[in-house]
Formats: sequence, C-alpha cells, structure tokens
Amino acid sequence: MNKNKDVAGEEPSGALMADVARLAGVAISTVSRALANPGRVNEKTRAKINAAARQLGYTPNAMARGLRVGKSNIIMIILPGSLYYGASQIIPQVLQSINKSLIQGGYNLMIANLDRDEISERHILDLAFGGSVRGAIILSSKLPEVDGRSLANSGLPIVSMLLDMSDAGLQSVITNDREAVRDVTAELIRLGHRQFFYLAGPEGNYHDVERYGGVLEALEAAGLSEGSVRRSGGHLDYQHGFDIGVQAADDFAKLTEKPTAVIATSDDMAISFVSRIQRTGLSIPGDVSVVSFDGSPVCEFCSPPLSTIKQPVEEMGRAAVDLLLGAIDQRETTAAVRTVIHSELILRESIGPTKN
Amino acid sequence: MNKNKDVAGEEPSGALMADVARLAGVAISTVSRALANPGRVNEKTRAKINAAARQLGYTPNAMARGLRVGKSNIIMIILPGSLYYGASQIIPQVLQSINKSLIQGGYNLMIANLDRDEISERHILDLAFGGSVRGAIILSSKLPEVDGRSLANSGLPIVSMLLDMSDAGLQSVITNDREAVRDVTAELIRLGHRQFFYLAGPEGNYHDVERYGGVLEALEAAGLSEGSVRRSGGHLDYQHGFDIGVQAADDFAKLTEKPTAVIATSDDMAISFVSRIQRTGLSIPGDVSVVSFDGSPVCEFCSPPLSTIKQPVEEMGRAAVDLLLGAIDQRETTAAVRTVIHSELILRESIGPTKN
DNA sequence: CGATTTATTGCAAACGTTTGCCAAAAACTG
DNA sequence: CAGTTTTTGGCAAACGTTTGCAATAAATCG
Repeated sequence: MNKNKDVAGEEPSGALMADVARLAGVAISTVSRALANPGRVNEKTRAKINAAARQLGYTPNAMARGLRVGKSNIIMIILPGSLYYGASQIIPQVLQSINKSLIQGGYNLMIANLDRDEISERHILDLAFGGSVRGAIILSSKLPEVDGRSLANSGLPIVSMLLDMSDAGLQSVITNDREAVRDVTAELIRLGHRQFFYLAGPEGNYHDVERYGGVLEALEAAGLSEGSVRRSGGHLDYQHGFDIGVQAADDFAKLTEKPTAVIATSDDMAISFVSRIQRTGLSIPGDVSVVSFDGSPVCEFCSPPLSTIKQPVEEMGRAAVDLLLGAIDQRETTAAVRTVIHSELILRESIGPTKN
Repeated sequence: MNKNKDVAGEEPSGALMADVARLAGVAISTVSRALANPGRVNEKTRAKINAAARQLGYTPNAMARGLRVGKSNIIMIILPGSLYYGASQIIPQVLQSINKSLIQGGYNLMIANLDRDEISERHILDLAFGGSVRGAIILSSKLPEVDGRSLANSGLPIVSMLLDMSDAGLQSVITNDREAVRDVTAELIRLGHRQFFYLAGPEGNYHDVERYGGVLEALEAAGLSEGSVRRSGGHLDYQHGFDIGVQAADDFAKLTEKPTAVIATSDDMAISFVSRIQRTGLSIPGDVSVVSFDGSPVCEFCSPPLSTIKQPVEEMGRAAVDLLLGAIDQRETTAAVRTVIHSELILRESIGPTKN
C-alpha cells in the first residue's frame, strides 16, 4: 500500500524518474529525454538533471522501459545439455565469447537449458513469446516446439551455432567439420595408415554424421573401402566422453587385427582411450596414432601431446553475436545464411607414420 | 503507430490477455486470475479461458507482469573473470548446477561478468538497481561498488560462493580449503616428505591465503619450519593455470635441493607441471609426489593418475540457490550465515612415500 | 422467504518508463 | 518589428499485466 507514496522514501531501493524530475525542477519527460536522447534537451538542464540523478543514485527501471518500448535487452542462449564435457571447454568458451560480445552491444545473456523434457521446451518458449528476450542463439539443437508454439515463429531473431540449419532459413554459424576430418584422415593415409578406428559421439548426431562422413570421403578418395574404418561408441552423449574412450579401449583390445590410427570425436574420448591403451602396453604414436576433436588446451600436456582439431569457438561466438545483433538492427537481413568458420588442425606427437 | 491497434492482428507475435478475454467472453481481470490464482474463478470459466488461451497460443508478457508486481524472476550470477580455466570445470559446473536448481524454482539465470573495469561494475549495478534481477549469486569476488551505489545496499538477496563474506553479513557457501590442504599435507608428511613445493594462484587471493595457510598449519603441527615449503607462481590468475605449471617446472628445475612433494592449487597447474618435469627425467611419484585442487575428471586419465582435492561444486551450487530462494521468500532470514561444504580428497597414484 | 454470507466477475487504477503532440520561448529572417 | 523557424519542455497516453474494490449472482441461514 504505502510502498512508494510521496510521504517518504523508506526503502533504499528505488529513486524514481519522478524524484529526479522533482529535484531538478523539470518534467518527468524531460528527464527521460535528458538521460537517453542525444540533443533533445538543453545542456544546462541536462547537467542539472544528471546531477540530480547522481545525487539520488537513480537507476532506470529496465522492466518499465522494456514494457514501454516493447523490447528487452536480453539474449538467450539455448544449450542442448550439460555445460561441461570433461576436459572439452567448448560450451564455456562459447558462452564466454558470446557474453563478451553481447555486453559490448549492451545486451545481457540468459542461459536456457534445453533438456529432453517438455518442461524445458515450454520454458524456453515462454521466454521467447513472453517478450523476455530479444533474440536467441541456439547451440547444436533443433528448435523447441510444443503445442503449436515453435521458436521458429516467435518472431525472434535466431542464430544457430554448430548445427547447420540454414535450410530452415536460420542463420547458421558452423565449422567445417567434414573437411577437417577429411584432411586429417588423408594425412594419416599419407603416413601409411590403412586401418582406422573411429570413436563416435551420439550416433546420427549432426557432428557425428559430418565427421564420419569426412573419414569416408578421405577413404574413398584414396581408393580404400568403407571397411577400413571401425566404429566404436555411438550410444553415449559427448558429455560422457571419458566413458566412451574407456569403452572404446576395451573394444580395441578385443580386436584381432588392430587399426593403427584412431580418430576420436572429442578430446575427452582420446584422452581416456590413450590412457587405457597405454596400460595395455601399446605405445603412441609407435603402435597407434591418435587425433581428436575440440582443441582443449590440456592436449598439449598429455603424454604424448595430442593432435587435435581445434574448434574456433571464440570466433564462432563473435560471429553468431554479430549476426544476431545485425538481425535485431535489421541490417543485412538477407546476407549469406551460412557462416563457416574454419577449424585448425594442431599436429602434435600423437601422430606418426606406420611402423613397416 | 498501427502496431497493435484493434484493426487486426498482423504480426504473428503476441496474443494479448485482452484477446483471450474477448475470445472467452470474460473480463481481462478474470483471465489474469484464471491463469494464475488457484480457486478464485469458476471452473467452467477457467476451462473456457484456458481453451481460448491455448487456441491463441497466448503467453503472458513477463515484463508487464514484472513491472506490475515489482519483481523479476531472473537471478544473476556474477563471475569474476573467464568462464573456463584450462581443464578445471569449476565455473561451468557451478553454472550448470545453479541453473538447474533455479529453473526448478521458476527462475532464470543471467550471467554477469565482473571484469576489472568500472564499466562492468556499473553494468552489474544497473542490473541490480534497475529491477532486472531478483537476486544475485556472486562467485569468489567482492561486491561491486561504484559512485556511491553498492550491491550491498541494492536490497537484493545475495549469496557469496567460494569466498567467505559472512563477516560482511552475506550468506556464504564455501569449501573447507584450509582444512583439506592441511590434511593432505599431513598425509604427505606421514609419507616421509619434508620439503614442499607450493604452486600458487594469484597471491593474496582468498583461495591462496586459505590453502597456503593449510600447508603452514600442517607443517607447524609436525614441527617443521615454514622454510620447508617453497612457493612458485603467485602473479598469474587461475585462468592461466597451465602457464603457472610450466613456469613452476622451470623454477623447480633450477632448485639445487629439490622438494619431494608438490601441492598445486589447481589441476591445470599440476597437469602442465607434471608434463614438464617428466620430460626432465623425473618420475612421479618416485621422485616427486603431486597433489592438486579441483577434482577435474581428466585427472583420472593422466599418467600417472593425479591425486586431487575435489571441489563439491554441484552441492555448493544447490546450497547457494537454496539459500538465495530462501532469502527471497523470506524464510529463515536469520539462519547460519556460513555454509561449509566439504571437499573430497581423491587419492591416486601421483602420491607415494619418499624413497629413502 | 427475507437477510446474510459467499462465490464469481468486472471496473479501473496502478507499476515506471517512453514518446507523439502541442505550446511557449528563443532565435532567425526579411 | 512582425512573421517564421527552431529549441525546449510539459501533458498525457500508451505498454500489458495485477489487484483492491465494488457489484452482482448464488447459496446459506434463521
């Protein structure tokens, strides 16, 4: 009842624009203009108003502003699952880079987690349709959609990262996974390798399809059959990379005819795989060459140091934000829909020529 | 101008409560009550309203609601710096766990990055005083404060994590760093070690003080002098853990009288340190025992597997959220101000008795 | 059956901004 | 100096909810 009546300011929270106006002796609308607009108000009054605002410790109410102008300054990022995958820093790095770019543009970052359940989908849709957010970046997932509402027709600008959804008309920032894997596989072939072992993340997953596709392309180009590569894993999420690697090492041990080159689709898999097969007496790269995906810094300090395909996450984050803010400001609405950022192959001692 | 006039709904975005009311043939206020309040409206009308709402794909506008009730449902987490520290997943794990608990409570998580600059402090204060957020969790940092405004008197419920600010009256969720380090040091002493090497994060940092303090306590308890431990590092942030370890390995190499036990204050430091000193021909734990901090999963797959003090981050996150939501709901305002969550020492092969 | 309570709904005033429109004042213009 | 343009500042109407209050309808009671 008597919260913010004109009797007295009791709570420390909340000098209003009206208070500033009163103190400065001007109208409330003038205060608004003084604080936001550039040249709409006389310099002298502006100074008076600024002084009053500072004296009162005035901070404009973001929700009132948002309601009035019909926009928020929050961007949400939709993450597919856990924020951390073993040693792989993909998600945190993306987050960091996005947040940084966003702040520079005056926006805030909100995290939305897209678990498999309907609850979280609904939650995200509420955020989108409820006007809470101004745009969305979606990481490696399809658009949430439940009872008729879909993120696609929320009217929000959306950018997809890591997953190519350009055919659905979504701006997509992706890496050249397929090409990168093709190249590294070709390099392994050049080094004499003919039998490959491929550690998969979730089967059918976009990354899996692309990366495995890259392997096959390289094999074909070299005239090798599809049978030259054996798959392991495929039923666990990337989040369980270490487990996949451990499991794969078991699988590997059981093989009578051992592949000489291993392509892991995350650093985690490679690390645990290497750790396990070293125990069985195999040496790297003497017996087995290993290359993996992600570019985690820790790879440099493994023994032997691991070759890895570095995901250009920071640039991807920046690019995604640029595209998103561009769409918000309605610049370049019709620009190229797919942005490919190139991965970088980091060659280290875990790769070598075959013995014979 | 003619955005949402009553002429026609052009934009796909935005069925309003008024639309639902019209379709259901009731007043707008009835709709509001039907959707939120429990038994304030007749079941039949409620059904009609729900049907209408679903048909229109209605989603309440969060900012309008927030403005009216004077509360938002956003919690901000204030992070001290980078989101990722090498292989240590502390921050992402905390984020994950906090976000999960928050969503269950109906809140959303916003990320605020507290860099050293004044800009970011001001930004955080704007968020706090601008009514955008309902509460804050602050990670391992002091409260931002600039031109008279301080987070402390924003009226927001705040919980401090990792940094003990209970003396400032802030609910603090911390780990027993000092005790954990004391125990592990004592264990090393029991194994015969008498000369220690301590890898520090930023000097004077709360964690550094606590952890180094733990070492000293153990030494004293065993009757060893403070001179039994040498420090390395101290000028770089934890973010550069790998660099610290590399540098420390150089320092170590230069020592004529080599310590036999190393206590690293992050897994990153330990990993790069180990990698480097192994190259100089030293063996672990034969020549040097190593223990570190954080409990990164990757430690299990290092060679040798690293002993580490596992930070109970998930529980800390949960605890912090519980406290925060408690404060928001004004339950238990006067509960214990300090919550200590216990670390877990994971002993692996990187630790062993001294040779002689 | 009239009186009193209770359940249900509607009206209208908030919440704290922004902004279109208008009026007054100031600055030019011829 | 009257007429015209440009600055400047105020009024009041939004933005889309929630909620106190009042009104009506239904139910209960003596």
